[in-house]
Amino acid sequence: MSTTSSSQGIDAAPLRRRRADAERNRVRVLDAARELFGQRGDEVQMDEVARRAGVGVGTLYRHYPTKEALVAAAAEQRFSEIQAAYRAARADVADELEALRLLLVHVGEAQTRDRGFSIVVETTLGSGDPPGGARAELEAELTALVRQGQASGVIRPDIDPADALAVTCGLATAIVRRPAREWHHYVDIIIDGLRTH
Amino acid sequence: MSTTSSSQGIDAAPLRRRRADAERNRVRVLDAARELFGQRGDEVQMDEVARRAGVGVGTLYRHYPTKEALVAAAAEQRFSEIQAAYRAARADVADELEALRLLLVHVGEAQTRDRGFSIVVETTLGSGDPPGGARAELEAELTALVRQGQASGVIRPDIDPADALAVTCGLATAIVRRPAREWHHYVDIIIDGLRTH
DNA sequence: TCTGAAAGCGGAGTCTGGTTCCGGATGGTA
DNA sequence: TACCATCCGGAACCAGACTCCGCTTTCAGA
Repeated sequence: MSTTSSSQGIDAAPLRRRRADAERNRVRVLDAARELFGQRGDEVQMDEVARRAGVGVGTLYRHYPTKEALVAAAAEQRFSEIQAAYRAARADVADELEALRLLLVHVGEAQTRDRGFSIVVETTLGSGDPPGGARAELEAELTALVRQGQASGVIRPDIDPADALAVTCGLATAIVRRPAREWHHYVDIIIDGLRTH
Repeated sequence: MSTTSSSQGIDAAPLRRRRADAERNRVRVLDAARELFGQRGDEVQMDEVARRAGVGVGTLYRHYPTKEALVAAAAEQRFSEIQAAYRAARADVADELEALRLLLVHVGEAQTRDRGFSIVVETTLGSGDPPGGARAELEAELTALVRQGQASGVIRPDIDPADALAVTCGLATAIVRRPAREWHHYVDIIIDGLRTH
């Protein structure tokens, strides 16, 4: 888990190469943001991130236009991690519904570990995000899974893949709101609710 | 639906009777809050509520210590309305699971109608609220329903009533995040997920 | 009815935290 | 080495929740 954060994904076309010090700072900021937002979520202030990264607030804002954008960028990595873990385990799984469970469990685990990630899932999953990022990829994966599951008959036909996405946002809220509970139960409820009977 | 808001429920023991003008202002504030938070949720500012109520901000804060408290107080009424509607219809329903569906549908409807109510459900349902209010009563109702449903065998035994509460918070998020979608599907998914198979 | 003081009021001012701005420093190229 | 576009730091700005206090109103009791 190197902190490369190369100019892929979220970043638009880097028409002009960034100066070396700017790139160095961007990575520092992102690392600080990952650590702090991951631990304490939205309560962390921008000044603190800047201090931890060893830069001024201005530098934060040059790279990320708003706090929300920084939180999102810090969480982006989790989406790739989830996708990787999911792909590695998918072959061992019986059908699309179990694959979906696997995906939700990975999402849930990331949520208990990373509070910034929780915020992103809870507030922005599925709401017109830019294509190309790991987040959009994961959403596409989930959508495809629901469609395939419906085609093969294990997932109820009367829902839209977007419904599954919305329910995943809901899962996020449930986990965040009541972290002490056995959140695997929430996943069980959702998966059984999506099953054809 | 008069705006009585008598000194029941949330208010602690009113040791000393409130002055008449104070009570009048409290009701005005609550009415303004209901209207504005209901329409536009959290984006409404305290100054605007005060203006609409025809009082100063200081008066708002004398009656409700924080914005959050005012939003919650404004939403409280919805909980009683839901409870009333639910009780009126409950007799016509087959079993505890269908009763639960009824409850969730009422909650969902209130959410599409009242953005302040959504916020309250989403953020604070089940998180150690003070007993005595309509909200706590509704939670108790839901808890009892799950227990009874488990006893009679229609609701899966491996969950805790608090899980149902958490999932209801999740429902709130799903509805708020994607209001355009047919949110009855979310309820279907949850209800089928809670069923014994 | 009158009166004193407790209760309540308004809204300017405080405080917090996100965001902007700009004078000075730096990296990279000619 | 010099030039300048790019970048930097952090003080200043601003929005919006919340506080404070001098003035006003209510309402027992006389």
